[in-house]
Amino acid sequence: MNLKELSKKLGLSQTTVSRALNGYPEVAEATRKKVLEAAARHNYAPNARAKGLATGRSMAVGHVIPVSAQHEMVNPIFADFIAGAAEAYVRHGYDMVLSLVPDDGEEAAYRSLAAKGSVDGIIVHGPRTGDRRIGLLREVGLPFVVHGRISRQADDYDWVDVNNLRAFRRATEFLIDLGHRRIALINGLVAMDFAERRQDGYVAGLRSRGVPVDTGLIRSDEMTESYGHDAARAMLDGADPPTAFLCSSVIPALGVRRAIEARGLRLGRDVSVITHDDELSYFSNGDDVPIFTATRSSVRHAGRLCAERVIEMVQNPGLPPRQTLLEAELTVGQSTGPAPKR
Amino acid sequence: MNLKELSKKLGLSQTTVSRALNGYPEVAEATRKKVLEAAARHNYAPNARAKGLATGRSMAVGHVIPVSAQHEMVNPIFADFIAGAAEAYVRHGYDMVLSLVPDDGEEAAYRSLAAKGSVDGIIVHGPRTGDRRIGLLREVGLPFVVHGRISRQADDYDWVDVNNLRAFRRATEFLIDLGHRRIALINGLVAMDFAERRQDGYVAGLRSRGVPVDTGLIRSDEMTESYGHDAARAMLDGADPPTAFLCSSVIPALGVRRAIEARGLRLGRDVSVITHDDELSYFSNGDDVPIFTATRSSVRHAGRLCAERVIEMVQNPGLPPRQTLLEAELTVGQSTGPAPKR
DNA sequence: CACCTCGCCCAAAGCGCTTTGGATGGCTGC
DNA sequence: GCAGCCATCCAAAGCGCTTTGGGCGAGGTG
Repeated sequence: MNLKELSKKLGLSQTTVSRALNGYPEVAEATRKKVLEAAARHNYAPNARAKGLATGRSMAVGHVIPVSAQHEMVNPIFADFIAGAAEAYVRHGYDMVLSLVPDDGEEAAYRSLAAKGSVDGIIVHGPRTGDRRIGLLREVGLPFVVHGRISRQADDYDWVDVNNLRAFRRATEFLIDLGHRRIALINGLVAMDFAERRQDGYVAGLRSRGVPVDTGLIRSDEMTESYGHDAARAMLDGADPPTAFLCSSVIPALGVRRAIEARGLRLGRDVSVITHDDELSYFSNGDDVPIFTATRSSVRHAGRLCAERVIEMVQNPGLPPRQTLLEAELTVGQSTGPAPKR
Repeated sequence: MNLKELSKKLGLSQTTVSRALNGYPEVAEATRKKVLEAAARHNYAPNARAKGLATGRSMAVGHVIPVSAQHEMVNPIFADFIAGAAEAYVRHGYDMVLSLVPDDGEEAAYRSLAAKGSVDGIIVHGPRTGDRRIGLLREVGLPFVVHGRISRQADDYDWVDVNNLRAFRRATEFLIDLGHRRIALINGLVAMDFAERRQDGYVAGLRSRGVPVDTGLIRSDEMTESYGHDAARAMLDGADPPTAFLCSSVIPALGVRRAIEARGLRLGRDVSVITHDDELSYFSNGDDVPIFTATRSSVRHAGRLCAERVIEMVQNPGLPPRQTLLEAELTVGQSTGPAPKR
């Protein structure tokens, strides 16, 4: 069923039917009603490609997820992010198209995405330090918003980010104020911008309280459970082990906890742990009382914000860039306590 | 840059340029070379909407993920599945469009997907027992393949599934052969088809060795870490606790391990655990020697198979349905051992 | 030399929609 | 009674591509 057939069946012109369906005022209410009814009955829906061709809009936004050839992993965070974004898309009638692009083929991927016109806007995932995508995207001229941001670059593009620096600084200071001096940082991949900011926050926290930075207590890697475990175990086995851990995600935090408990230590008493908590649906941090003390910020909410923003941008071209900085809550759970005396 | 401009610049007709780009034989090689060069130089790519309108193909496949209103979670499994699927898509030049649809709006979602013509085929996720989507999809006439399948329905559609029944039966028998008699099943949501099959396998395993089924040892829920923990703890605290656990995913298995270790029991000696392992990239089950004994089957591989199959179907309409049943490997790790004497 | 074939290229129709630029006719106002 | 005015509706152009149905000249054939 297409417009032509539907309008013939109704004895109306394509123009009128199209206008009736799209809510234009120059069609009588009685006619519109008849049209809508007929459309529903024959479950007619305008062909998206044809509509897009005529309007110059594709009603879709692209999510580009970089996957590196070495460790081609898709972060589970992504599942929750798109869940949030999807809410915004369904509300505005947009589709979501996903491209996983190897990080060596990025330039080509973005250019072709723009040239093919299959999306009206883009959400950029996983910005890395020194990421060159901003310039590229501006050049191709598609509206885009970055989830996260890129340090040491002009801030003249749209992004939605958590205040990673402040969150990790506060968490660090919180631990120091509990008497901890040996605090380990179990961070994400250094190449990721958020990881850099978190480390900066961690260092700033130590500095502000006059605690020396020990680079032996800093780890960076893909944030898996086993990474958390292995890193924590190695440190706990070492000389002068940490009494507290600061983790970049709940997933490695689970591993850290495992390493702690495997040594017969008790979480929150012998060793403290603070983790950043993206409120992943499959890794809820306790129901009433949080298990981990955490810097909390919903990645699903960030997804919703990014999607809404990009839709706003395609609908009103030429909007000045806007940055959204989300503050993480520091919620106290059962995983932190005063540093053990010795 | 569009076809018209490009062809004018080349002094050729649109026809010739189009044919050159699409590899048709009736264009001289010298001409084709010139065209390709010019296209690359001006980074021209044919507009996807226009191309789709002309060819009747959208070069995209849709992934429909049901989210229930109650617990609107997106399973991390999904992240790995699409990573696999994406490989197939990029190889064949297809896009991937995602729709998260609330399970009450499914019918409308599928119908509109088909009517709008925004995808050439569909991959169905998360089939549930008694799922009515098969009939619906057949009615709307889009090629589709199901990741998983639907019990008690004619098997005349395409699916890719793991042999859940056999995997869980083998795992159960393996545990029984180690002397375990009290074996708990930490399953996914009962409504999910895979969960039903796994439970059937578990029951069949018990039956085959003459071990009575104790429904008090069976749990079903969304497969989170805390669910695994809470379920295991409750059982371990009960009278006549299990000596072994069979888990539907690595994530709750982590929770089960935590509950075990929290009680001061040792994994693989005091309590055994077997888990199904989808080989999630963020939850690798050990590097050389697996941590958990597991029934292993890569969900990423399943994603690749589903995507390849659906592409095959859109390219050759009218193919007879094909079912792919993947066998899970039973790999022995450090989490299982003989049942403790008492 | 006339005729065909074949390799190469082109003009134009058509995919299903939106939108511009009228046409038509019933009402209003004087 | 008639010009003017809305309220409704319509025909046709156009979005950027593919594809049908030729056209044209060079080389081969008898």
